[in-house]
Amino acid sequence: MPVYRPLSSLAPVVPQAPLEDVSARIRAQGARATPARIAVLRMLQTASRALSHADVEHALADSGFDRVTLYRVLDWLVEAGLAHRVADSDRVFRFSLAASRSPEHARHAHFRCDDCGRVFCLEDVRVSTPVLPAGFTSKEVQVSVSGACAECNARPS
Amino acid sequence: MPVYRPLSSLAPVVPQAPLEDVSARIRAQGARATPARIAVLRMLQTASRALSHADVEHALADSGFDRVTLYRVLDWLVEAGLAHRVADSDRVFRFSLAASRSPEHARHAHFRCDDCGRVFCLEDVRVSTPVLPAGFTSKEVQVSVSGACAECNARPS
DNA sequence: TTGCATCTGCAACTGGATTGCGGGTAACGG
DNA sequence: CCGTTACCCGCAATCCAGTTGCAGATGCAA
Repeated sequence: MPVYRPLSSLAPVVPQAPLEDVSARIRAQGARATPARIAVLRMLQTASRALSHADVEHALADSGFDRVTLYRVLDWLVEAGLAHRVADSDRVFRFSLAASRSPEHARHAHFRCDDCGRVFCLEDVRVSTPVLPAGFTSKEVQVSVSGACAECNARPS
Repeated sequence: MPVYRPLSSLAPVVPQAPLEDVSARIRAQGARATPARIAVLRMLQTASRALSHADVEHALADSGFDRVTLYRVLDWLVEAGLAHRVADSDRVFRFSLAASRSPEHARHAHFRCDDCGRVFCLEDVRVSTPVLPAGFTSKEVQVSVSGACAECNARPS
């Protein structure tokens, strides 16, 4: 079981979707546009990689949201279909924004760096559903690639 | 977060590889052929699906192996290249026998039933490595399909 | 048979995630 | 603009798969 280097801090979130749009999107799900939901959703929108609860908690530490609140917001996002959740190989859930209009059968691909532990979303990946045994029906196909990211490959160590 | 029906008990393990073969395979890795390793390896050899630690613990309850011993045996199997470990979407590790002579880049596919929570190994799946960003290198590609298994599709409920 | 490196059992611990509940607040109707 | 209320949040306790430290047992090679 490898021990990962600490995650590099997230880049400061500079350009964000207008607050009204985010709030409206939340209300469109029949839910309240609370500060926690708005903050987490905006963060996911600008993230270039799948974020763990710890990532979110750390990045929003100044906002004073409770740990549990963030768990619930992330759960809600998944339930509302706004985000995907994948259990990473380190037994940690990671969250990434769902495609705005995802097809019925969601396809998703992630890359995990064995060295730094970061998880990147792979866009543009065509995944074909494998042939299943008789009677089996598929709902979702997830592809996860592990290896070394560019940054870690470049690092001398 | 779905709640899964209890796992149906594993079918009684009837036909097994000869004990000598299993022991020899363990010693071939430069390790001791202990009762726990033999029992777990035989169990994986006859399993038609990926097993969790709980599955193994339950099935071998009569043998009196310690919980921790089973964890360590499973870890050792993975380290020795005799088994694969995947973190399931319920944050539980599942183990399946590795192909006898796996290529350098291991490819593996699993099917997870959203209803009963069981995980099946999909053989005969050709997985192509997705195109990665510049500088990224891949080591392993995992494909996991979720949906409903034949048994749960057949069940009226 | 013996030496000893390796393996096991026990108990305590870790950390991500979940739950229960009392108090707070967003959003609707007026 | 204000009251009502269903939904949401903070807090603290809890859960549970997995891990660690250590003393004692054991496979196995000499």
